[in-house]
Amino acid sequence: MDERKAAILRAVVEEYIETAQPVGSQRVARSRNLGVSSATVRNDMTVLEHEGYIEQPHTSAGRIPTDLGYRYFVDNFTREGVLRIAHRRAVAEFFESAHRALEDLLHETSQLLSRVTDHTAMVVGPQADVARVRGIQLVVLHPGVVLAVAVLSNGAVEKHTLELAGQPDETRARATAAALEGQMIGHPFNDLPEFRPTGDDELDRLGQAVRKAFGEVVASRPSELLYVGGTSKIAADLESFTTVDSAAHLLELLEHQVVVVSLVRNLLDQGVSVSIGSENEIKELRDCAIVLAPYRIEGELAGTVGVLGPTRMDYRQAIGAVAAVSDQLGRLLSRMD
Amino acid sequence: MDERKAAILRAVVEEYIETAQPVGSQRVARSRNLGVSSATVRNDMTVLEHEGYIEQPHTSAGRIPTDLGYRYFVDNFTREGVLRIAHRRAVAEFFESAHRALEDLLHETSQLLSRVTDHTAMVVGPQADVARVRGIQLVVLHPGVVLAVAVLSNGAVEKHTLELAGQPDETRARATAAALEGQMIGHPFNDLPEFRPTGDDELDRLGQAVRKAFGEVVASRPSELLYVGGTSKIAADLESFTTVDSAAHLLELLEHQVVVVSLVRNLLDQGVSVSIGSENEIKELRDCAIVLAPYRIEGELAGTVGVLGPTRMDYRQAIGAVAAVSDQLGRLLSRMD
DNA sequence: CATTGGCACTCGGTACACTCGAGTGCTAAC
DNA sequence: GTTAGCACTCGAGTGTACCGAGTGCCAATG
Repeated sequence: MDERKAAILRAVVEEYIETAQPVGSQRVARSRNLGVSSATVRNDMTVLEHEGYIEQPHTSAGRIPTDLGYRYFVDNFTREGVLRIAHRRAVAEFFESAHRALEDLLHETSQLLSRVTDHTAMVVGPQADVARVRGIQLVVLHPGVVLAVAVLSNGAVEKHTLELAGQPDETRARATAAALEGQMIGHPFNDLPEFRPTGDDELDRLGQAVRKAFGEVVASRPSELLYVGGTSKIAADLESFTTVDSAAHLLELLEHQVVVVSLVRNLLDQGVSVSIGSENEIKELRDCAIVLAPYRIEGELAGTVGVLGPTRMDYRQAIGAVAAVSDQLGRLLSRMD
Repeated sequence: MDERKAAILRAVVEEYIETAQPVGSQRVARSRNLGVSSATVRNDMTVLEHEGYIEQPHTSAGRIPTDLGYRYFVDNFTREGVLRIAHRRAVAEFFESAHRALEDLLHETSQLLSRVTDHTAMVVGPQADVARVRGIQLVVLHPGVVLAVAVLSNGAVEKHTLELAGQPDETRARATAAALEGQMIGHPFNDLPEFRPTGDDELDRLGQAVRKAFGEVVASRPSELLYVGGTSKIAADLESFTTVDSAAHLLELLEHQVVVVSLVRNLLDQGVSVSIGSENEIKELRDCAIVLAPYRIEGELAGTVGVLGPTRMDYRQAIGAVAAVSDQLGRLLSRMD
């Protein structure tokens, strides 16, 4: 790839991102001072088109980037992202004044990221398997109904209601909770040891039931939780989607957490990664680009934050924002942990 | 209001709901057998227009209902809703096999209602003030960081992290929790008594901090939680909105729970209520209709379920679905409570 | 006197012709 | 290799004509 051709490609992408209009050779020749005429630009553009980086929506129109063109742009011209000062400050302030429970924090982080980038944002919570049991409590809600609560090291609380024929009373529940704590505390919640019988039949039955209930919680709940912020931004970007339907399908997709989590999971170990249009396997994302970055808690990969927007998005800003947020979130959670 | 005029109004509303096209006099005269010619229908239509029930989008077009027209239709022709058998069965099955924690249940209920009506659905959770404290636990997560957990009678768990200079140890936390339980158990969570000092200085400080933290939880969190399901349906109904922007604003509105909860709260004591277009004070809802019904737990008003769609929605189906879901949800929660 | 058939009128939607201009590809000259 | 020039393409915008659904009004009707 010629240096001048690269500059032209860059110009096409940047102008198109800014104006949403196909970019012609004149505009490129004038807006950048390449020192060449529009005719030369035209020649290079035909080559770029043959190589698959740009395309014409119609004959006699300007060029727009293809997914491959965006890819080249992202790989070569956005190595480090950018973040407007006002936004950088907003992010810093948010994480300085953050004093919330984990769920609330992640939820609000997704909203922050959405506000800063003007696109939909996603935050995947820390994997539960890092969290260890710190306390267990059994509360008798009604005769025959017991609520089992486990407090985890990351401040999360897991709970499950049990319906039991045996109608255990308050004191027995307390004793069972104590026994469970003795056996479970310090173990990761999603890999609890089996309940070791104590000899007391009724207590053992309750203990085992609770152990089983926790197992069910682990099995039923995806180990990571997804928080999506700023879905309304999809409607605002509507013009960038080919169909109105495609936007509707996208919204639908976001309602089903599972898909998105699986999408986010297979991810490079570090740094910001970008996935553009057809690079996504999921067909609802054909018009979209995703910018993702993992965050680390005390050096360990813990979760992911990301931005979802049209392929025609400001990658520099998005990458900058995602990098900043993932970094700060990791720091904060490391401090809290 | 003439009987025939009412029939014509009804025809206009029903046809318009079905086809989304302005309805002409011929179509009314033919589709219904009123026994009159299109000319007569025309005469009545001009009167209906003067009375404000219908309007012409342009001269020489058919008529479409105004908000007032929908209002008359809802008040007079949809007294009891309707629910397709398949849907009725789906609702029944859902509530029979429901065995989940409260939050999950309400969330899934909103999705159910959205699926059945093909519109966005809202569920407002039971007011927290009914819930009483059943257990309190303090867990030391790290030196200087304590997580206070309160288990409530409705199976909900409230929690708050405390950062304390005093670095209380495990045993002291346990003692404080016991003291708190002694004082708080049985009291409604959002109206806890002040912490009565026990004489032990350090314990009292921790106890008071926890009491204060719980107070903050009550203050910060709206006492009811809102669950919104099927926001993607808004995009599907996009043609019914005047602007694309208006749909975007609507999505944005739904992201801010507070507004919607306040909207849902001031509500008649019982039965399904419908609020149409300009009847809503909130300007984002100018194009929307809302169908709401409260549900009761053991006879007590507890929360609300509702459907949000374009004014051009199938009110009969929506009313039927909302009525069925609110009824069943109330029953289930009464059983669980 | 309510109802109806008839009729002139309105106006959105579609089809068609035309122009304008941005943008292209190609070629010949520098 | 670069550039100026030129013919060509085609989308977008504009003006005209026409069709047809729908209306309002009026005179005729039972």
